[in-house]
Amino acid sequence: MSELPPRFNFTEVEAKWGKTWEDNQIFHATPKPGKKPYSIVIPPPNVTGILHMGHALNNTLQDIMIRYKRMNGFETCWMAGTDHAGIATQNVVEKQLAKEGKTRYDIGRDEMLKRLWSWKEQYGGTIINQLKKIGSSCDWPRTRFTMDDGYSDAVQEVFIRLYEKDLIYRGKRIINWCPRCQTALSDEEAEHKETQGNLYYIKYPFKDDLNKFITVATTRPETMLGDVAVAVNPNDERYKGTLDKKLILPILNRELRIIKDELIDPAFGTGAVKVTPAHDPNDFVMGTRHKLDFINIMNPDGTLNEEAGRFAKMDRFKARAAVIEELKNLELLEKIEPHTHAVGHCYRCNTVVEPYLSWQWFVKMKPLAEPALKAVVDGTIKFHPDRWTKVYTNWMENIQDWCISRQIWWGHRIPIWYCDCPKPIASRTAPTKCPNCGGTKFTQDEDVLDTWFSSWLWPFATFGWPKDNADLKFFYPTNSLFTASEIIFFWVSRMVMAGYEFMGEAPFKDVYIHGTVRDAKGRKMSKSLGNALDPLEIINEYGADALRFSLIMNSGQDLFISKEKFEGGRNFANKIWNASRLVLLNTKPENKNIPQPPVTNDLASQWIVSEFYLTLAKVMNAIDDYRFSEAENAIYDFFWKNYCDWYLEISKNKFSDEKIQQTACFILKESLRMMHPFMPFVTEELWQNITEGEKPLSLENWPSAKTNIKFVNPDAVKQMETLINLVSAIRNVRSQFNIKPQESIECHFSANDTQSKNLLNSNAEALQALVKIKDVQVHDSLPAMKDAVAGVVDSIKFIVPLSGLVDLAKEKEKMRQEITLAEKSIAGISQRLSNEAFTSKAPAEIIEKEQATLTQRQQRIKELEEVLENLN
RNA sequence: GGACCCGUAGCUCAGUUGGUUAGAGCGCUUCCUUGACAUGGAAGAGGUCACAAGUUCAAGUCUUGUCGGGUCCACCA
Repeated sequence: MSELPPRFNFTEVEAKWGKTWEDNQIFHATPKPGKKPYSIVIPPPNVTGILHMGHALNNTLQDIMIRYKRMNGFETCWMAGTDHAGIATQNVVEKQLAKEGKTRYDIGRDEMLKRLWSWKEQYGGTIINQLKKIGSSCDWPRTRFTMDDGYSDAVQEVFIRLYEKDLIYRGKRIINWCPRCQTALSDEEAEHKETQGNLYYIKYPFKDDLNKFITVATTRPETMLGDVAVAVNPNDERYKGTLDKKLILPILNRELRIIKDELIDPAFGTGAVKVTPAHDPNDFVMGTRHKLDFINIMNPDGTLNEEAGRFAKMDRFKARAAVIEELKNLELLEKIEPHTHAVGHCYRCNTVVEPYLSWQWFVKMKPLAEPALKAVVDGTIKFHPDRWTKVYTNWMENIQDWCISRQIWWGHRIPIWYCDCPKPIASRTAPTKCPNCGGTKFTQDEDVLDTWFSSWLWPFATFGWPKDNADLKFFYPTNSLFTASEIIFFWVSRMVMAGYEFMGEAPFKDVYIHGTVRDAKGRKMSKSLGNALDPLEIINEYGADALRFSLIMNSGQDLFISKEKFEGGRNFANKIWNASRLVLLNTKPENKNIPQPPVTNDLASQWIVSEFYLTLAKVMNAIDDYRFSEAENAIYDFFWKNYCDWYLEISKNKFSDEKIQQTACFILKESLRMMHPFMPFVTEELWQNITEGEKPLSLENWPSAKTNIKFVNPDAVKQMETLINLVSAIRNVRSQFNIKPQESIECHFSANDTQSKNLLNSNAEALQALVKIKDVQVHDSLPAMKDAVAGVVDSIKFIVPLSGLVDLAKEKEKMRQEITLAEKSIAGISQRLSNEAFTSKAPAEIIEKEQATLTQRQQRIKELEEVLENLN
């Protein structure tokens, strides 16, 4: 019946199945009593996101797992959704506004929010649609957004609960400030990058003697305008006796104290440090400790304010140059040294962040971290690969309070209300009357919450928490989390904390951390570098199955990807397609859907069935252990090498045998099941062609390794191996002597044992077909020949007469070389076996193995020598 | 300054608890368009497992050090 074209038309097939699966909602999961749940939450991509290779890899991995579990009978829920990405989204819409020459302040908060929502409605589905293209079998009807009504309730609830537990507080502290986004950032959101800067040495004159100085070193000279002191280490001899003196701050001529503080490292710079309590975290600590003034010299946009005197309104970097210029004029700049140091950059816009003193909201993390740390230490939650455990625990052990307030508008507004009294009110709705002062006029806090303050609730808020409901009960906790190492701190660790705090248990059991996708040169793929491969382009050119397959095939630690790598996946998909064509063309309808492998004497059939189940077991072990590329390799080898190159090659001439039809089709179908999680589209299409559409393969069962292990026939595996080696050996002869493929050759065999003889006789047809020999002549001993090449495979000898072609001496020499090699090996083994230390210490099975090898080698030499005698 | 990872064939990587003569894909060489597939088939070349020392009967695999590459964390101004 099959009219399959010779090329797998992935574009058509993917469109068809993508739509069919979705229209029928076949991946939608609901609580089902008696069924085991298996759930995964997607790392919600930014709503502003465009699919990149990292997403493609991340989603492929999750999809393999979820399809595998689905086929294994679990009620699988893969939660999909997007993250409102506060700063990123606001930036996008602000850019639109800028085109109209406006800022968000021009249009006001309400109007800005309207614009943000309409942007979201219009473009927010982009990434979700792209995820569908790669075949992600998410529970799409459940798709969530972190600013959905229900989800927002969860965020508010969490804030209020933590506030009431005193785990959220407001404080005036130094935080990371992005002058471009004009908001506070958490420590994690400030990316430290090695930056080439300078260390400026500035002379601060003594008040009582303006010709004497203390020299301080700084990387940010403009901050001197906010200096209130100079600090030295209490044990630093150089500055003994200066402590009761005063210094004069150059330019502004402010009087400065000299303080001593343990924080100062005498070995760095000059050992004297300018103290700017409002613009440096260390200085802030000292400022508090020594009761210094906190002089803020900067506006939120990074320009200097009136505290900076005549530098006011100047951008911070221009001010830096101007201050240096001025100091030069005053002859107070001692020197400038090049200095590399780590400078914080905004993770959204890459602007250099400023340590900035301001009122912000913080979460006390230590109490939350405790159970989250314990869970990983005691193995309740496992990282794969294991080495990430340490990264996680190290962060947890040194956890700092989390700055959660953002001075932007897109996000969950902080549910805090202020009246006239000092204690604000945390409330789910606008309060009407203050319980303390009786006030009735309230204003809500202007800030919104960090986006991660909503993402950390993802594993349970998506299922409807805080409402108690059946979905949550059934699907929480989820099973595994698949993500990149970059967001271990942002997301993974915080989800664990939230899980314990609000659900009382871990949100997942396994955390699989996959590699970073890099280009062929090892650079991270990024838009700005221009080295990014677009997954959608790859899908168009090679197909989604190819994209998936090649990504997994290439995933070791990090992935080094270039476009050509996807050819491998495409070729494999095409191979599956064409093997199926061959089988379908030759299989009668009644032989297509038999439930188990037929009983047959055909060696190759017994062998391929055995190999299938051995592969299946290997694949399952690998998936269960998150070793996806290993699973895929096993599949690839089995299908291409064993099934196509050997089984189908042997069987294609024997399709008149119904048992061959049945076996070939049976193994094809079982392979399609096994391959489906990896390459869902091509397998689904072929499955439908074979079964004629009873049920989508996506909902079929995965073949059972356990109940089918009985079909593995070790003897057949061994015999087939001999046959394969024999064929290869004879082909080698053909190739060496340049015998044309069309030309049949003469070949004689001999064997001492009946099993080998049987093997030859019963597979004569296969031998003839695979190596083009005239007929299979089996003798008791090999006929002696002059012009011939001979060889031994296991216990089968063969000789190919090749009149006029053979250099006998050379042939003999080759065989002697092999004998020498075997002799060397024997010598090594004998030495080991006669070594008392070895025989007494090595385990019995190793000794047995060595002995077996020894006998095998001896046998081989004997046989090679025998064959050598035939060549004369 | 701390922590982690990597160094195996020309390239990208496997190599599970130490155990024969170390594997795959791509690339390369030679041959082959016989109706599943040239996005294919067959045969082949190519590695003193970065280096050094140590542990062991036995090291690509374990330990230490050196060199080279990468990543993360950290308030040295």
